[in-house]
Amino acid sequence: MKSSRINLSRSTSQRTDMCGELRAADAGRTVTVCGWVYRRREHSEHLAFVDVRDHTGIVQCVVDGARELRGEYVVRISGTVAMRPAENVNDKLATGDIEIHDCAVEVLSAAETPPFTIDERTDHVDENVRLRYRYLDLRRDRMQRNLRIRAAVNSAIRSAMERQGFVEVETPMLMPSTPEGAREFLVPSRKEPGSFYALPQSPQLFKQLLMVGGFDRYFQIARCLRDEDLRADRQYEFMQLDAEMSFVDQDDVLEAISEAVLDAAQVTVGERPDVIPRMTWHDAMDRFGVDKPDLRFGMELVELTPIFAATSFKAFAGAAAIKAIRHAGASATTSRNQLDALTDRAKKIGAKGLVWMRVGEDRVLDSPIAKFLSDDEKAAIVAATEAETGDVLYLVADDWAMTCEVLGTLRNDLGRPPVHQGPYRYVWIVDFPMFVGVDAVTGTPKPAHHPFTRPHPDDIDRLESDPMSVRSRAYDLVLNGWELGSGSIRIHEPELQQRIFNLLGIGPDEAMKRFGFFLTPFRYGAPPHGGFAFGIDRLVAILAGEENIREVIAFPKTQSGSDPMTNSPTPVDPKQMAELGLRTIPRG
RNA sequence: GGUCCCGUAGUGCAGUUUGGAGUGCACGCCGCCCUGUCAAGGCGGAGGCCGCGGGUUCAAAUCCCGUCGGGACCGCCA
Repeated sequence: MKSSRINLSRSTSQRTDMCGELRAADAGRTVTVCGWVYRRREHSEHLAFVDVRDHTGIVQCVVDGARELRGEYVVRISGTVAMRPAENVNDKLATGDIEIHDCAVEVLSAAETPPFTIDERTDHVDENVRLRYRYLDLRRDRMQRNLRIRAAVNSAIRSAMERQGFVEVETPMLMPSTPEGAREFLVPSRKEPGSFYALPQSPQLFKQLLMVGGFDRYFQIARCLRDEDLRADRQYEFMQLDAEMSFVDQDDVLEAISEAVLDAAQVTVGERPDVIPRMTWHDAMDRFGVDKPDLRFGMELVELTPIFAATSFKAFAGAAAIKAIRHAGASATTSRNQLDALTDRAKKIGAKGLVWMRVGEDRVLDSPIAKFLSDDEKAAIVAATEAETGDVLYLVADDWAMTCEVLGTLRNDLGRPPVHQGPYRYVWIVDFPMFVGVDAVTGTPKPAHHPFTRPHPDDIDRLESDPMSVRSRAYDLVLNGWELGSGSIRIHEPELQQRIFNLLGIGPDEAMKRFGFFLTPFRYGAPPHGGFAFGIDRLVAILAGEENIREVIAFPKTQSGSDPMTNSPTPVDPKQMAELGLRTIPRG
């Protein structure tokens, strides 16, 4: 991240040097620096130290009288670089060997007292205040650093994609509304009152049409918008690396995207694994209970089902899946109240119950249900979970999906470090199921990804006979338990596409009505293709060591979708509304 | 749509459990002193609708109800 010395043009600025770049080698030079007054240390009428800051750092200026200077004044200071006396060298400062003497100070801009100091060491500021004065917050080290990391990530991604032969194409921000998926932001049409554009949730449709259009390898660092509730990892608008490739299989896509992600990691955190490992969706669920496993810690789900094949304990008898997680050494620190709370949490998710077991001396299991289990069963639990004295075990017996989900949630609750803490553990999750659950109204299967996702070639024959067992060519990229993004190999044959639509209860006529502008092009020769999109904000946040993407976005929205600085959203002039043929109705 | 946490000086907090005068801390700010500091130091000072509205009470920052703002999460995000 260390930038090389910046070239300053004398023709556009009188500035000769950046504050943070002056060194002992510059001693004796007459220099002019520009920046903000960071701190003043006034010793008398005739001696004051003024630290001047620009984005490269700070430099100490020795000034004869600084009474008229205040914090955050913008100044231009000319003087002579001088070595500091040995006893006054400041090791904490990159420029600490030198200072500027004989300073001529010019105030370029006065400043009101800022609501918080720019020095992050002294002021911890509420985020709402930071956002209201974001332009001041941006002066601080954290945002300077994070936005520069972000720029480095964008640059690395763009280079990696171009190096691999991808062509950058911009797709429209104004597009037709497609009611599937996330809620859209709508833009009213002035020329056709009552009609609306939608802002893109993703360039999905257009990028596939670029494949039909023969572009072969497309990418875009694309702004996407979704009108869904905000979170630490979700904003209304966010940036994605969006890519699509023709005449490729899944391996090609995964490798191309891995290049971009790992290059970005290399230039920011200097850590670049050779390859991102893969895990099937089924393995992820079976071992970690989630489809975005955090591989930084163990606590894997342990299979116990066979142990209870002939159990007399009614709650376990006949359960399709019995699994456990082991919370090592937690017995002494886990209160009965906490155990009860975890049981409530399990029930909230949908489990019938949660069984906890404290592992006592000689690995004797202490549990409300211990008396219902045989000695063999108890011994088998200890052996399978590798339980040690002082551990707590949590067991769930339910159908496979519920057992996995509950224990996966508890595993994250109990063991997961904050997302931004290293190491960086990437994993591709592959072989997602084609469908997940059935629509409550129509009874048809619901697509797990989107309806243009290609079924797994080995499963395609079972589409009609056993759709819920069909895997897809969909894949996710996961880093430290955060979903960075997802993609798939697409369906390029109209016939196969209609087979999928039929399963979803969408007949040919309805398909044309809803997706016509997208389906028609595929009749004119669509290449086999697939692609991916991943969230740059999330990647940057993790690489920058942040747990909230607002910290890597220059001007983010709050959780309620507002901007404390600009006060958006705002009502608009009634004339504007009338021109668009709009009027508001009171909320009932 | 839901659950939980927070809101007190410019900023960050304590005070709220158990009601008793806006009670306090740190930083910042203003003034004075100070010729080697570097998150300078010393002395002095200013600064408060305790988010807002209602209620209970002799009395509310404190208890109750509502509301607004911020945050975490669930739902949602094909």
